[in-house]
Amino acid sequence: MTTDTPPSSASGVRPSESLKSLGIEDLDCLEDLLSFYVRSVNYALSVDLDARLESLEVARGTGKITALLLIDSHPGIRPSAIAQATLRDRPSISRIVSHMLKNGLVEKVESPNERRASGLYITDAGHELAATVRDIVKQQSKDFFADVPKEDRDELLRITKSIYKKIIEARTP
Amino acid sequence: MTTDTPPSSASGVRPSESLKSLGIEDLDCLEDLLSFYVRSVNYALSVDLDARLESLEVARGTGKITALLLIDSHPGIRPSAIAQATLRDRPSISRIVSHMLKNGLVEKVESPNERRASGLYITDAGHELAATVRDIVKQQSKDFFADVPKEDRDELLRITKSIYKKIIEARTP
DNA sequence: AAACAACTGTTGCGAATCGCAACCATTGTA
DNA sequence: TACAATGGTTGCGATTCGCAACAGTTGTTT
Repeated sequence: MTTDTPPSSASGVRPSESLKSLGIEDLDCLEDLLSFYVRSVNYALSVDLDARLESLEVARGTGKITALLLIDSHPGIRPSAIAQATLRDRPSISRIVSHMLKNGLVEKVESPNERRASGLYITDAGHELAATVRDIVKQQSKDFFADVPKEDRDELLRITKSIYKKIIEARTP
Repeated sequence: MTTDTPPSSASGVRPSESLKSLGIEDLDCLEDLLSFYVRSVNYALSVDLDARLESLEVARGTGKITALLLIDSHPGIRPSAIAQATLRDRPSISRIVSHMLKNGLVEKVESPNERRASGLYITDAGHELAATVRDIVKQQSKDFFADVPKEDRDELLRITKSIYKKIIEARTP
């Protein structure tokens, strides 16, 4: 199962020097594990992003940023729409929105037509924060992927976006 | 900020019909948010994978699967090496390994040379589980990305793997 | 030899996330 | 009027994760 010849793995790809120093000669056992790499990159990306947003009231949240930006660019959007866009359930978004309401980032307005639903609107403070977050995120993308060729970055964006849209479509019959 | 012409967005890509039905005409506000798409894909991927592993003692864990496969293919590997490969800290792996020990999936052997470190070895049950997990993961990759062109899948694997290796190298100076 | 730093693994603690189930209010329909 | 469907909220439980702290081991420095 394990290649016993350290210098070069069976796949012909030089194993990372750092991993070798860990006693891990190759990652052949994970070679097919696309999910492993996606998860790892996602993890590192999230940690890095959280660090940059640390004191900004939207840190540590996968959904908080998306909610903020969506409300900012889609005045009157409803919580359930955000839930579907972020692939989360309504309670999760409800808590995020509550948090934002408490911090004065958004406002909730119920329309006379649909009194069960609530339209969300950004406040000045929220709009300002959204702009800041947008800048940080763009900068992070630049920094984090600094060593990744631009074509690869574009490819990654294109592919993940297309997968995301497929997921959304599969979820809304 | 928001394009008001539904049929086609400024980017030339048709907005998803499903998102439109949510009142989200476009995702321009997220266009640069590579992290958003990576996170979303990661999330959907993890949920789907967890569902397939539900009753297999390695479910719900990002690190469990990797730990199992690494121990299976690298006899004698140490917990700290797994920690570095999975980008997690030692306590996290310690708990995962404890869980595996309790379930008889691995064994811990301390070498006479390095009595502070512990070498991990797979058991028969663990080896069997590893084989099962490998099959499931491969199948999942096939199913989950069924609608994604093969070139894109290969590209995604290549790019995320290269990013992963860069991260590892940056972490071990 | 003794003191010290570096490393490994473990446990405690606390924070945060997330999904499911259940609940109330509203809307539209039978 | 009764009933299903939808939207939002709260409670509960399970899980994950990181940091701090600790004990044991190894090697180096003094």
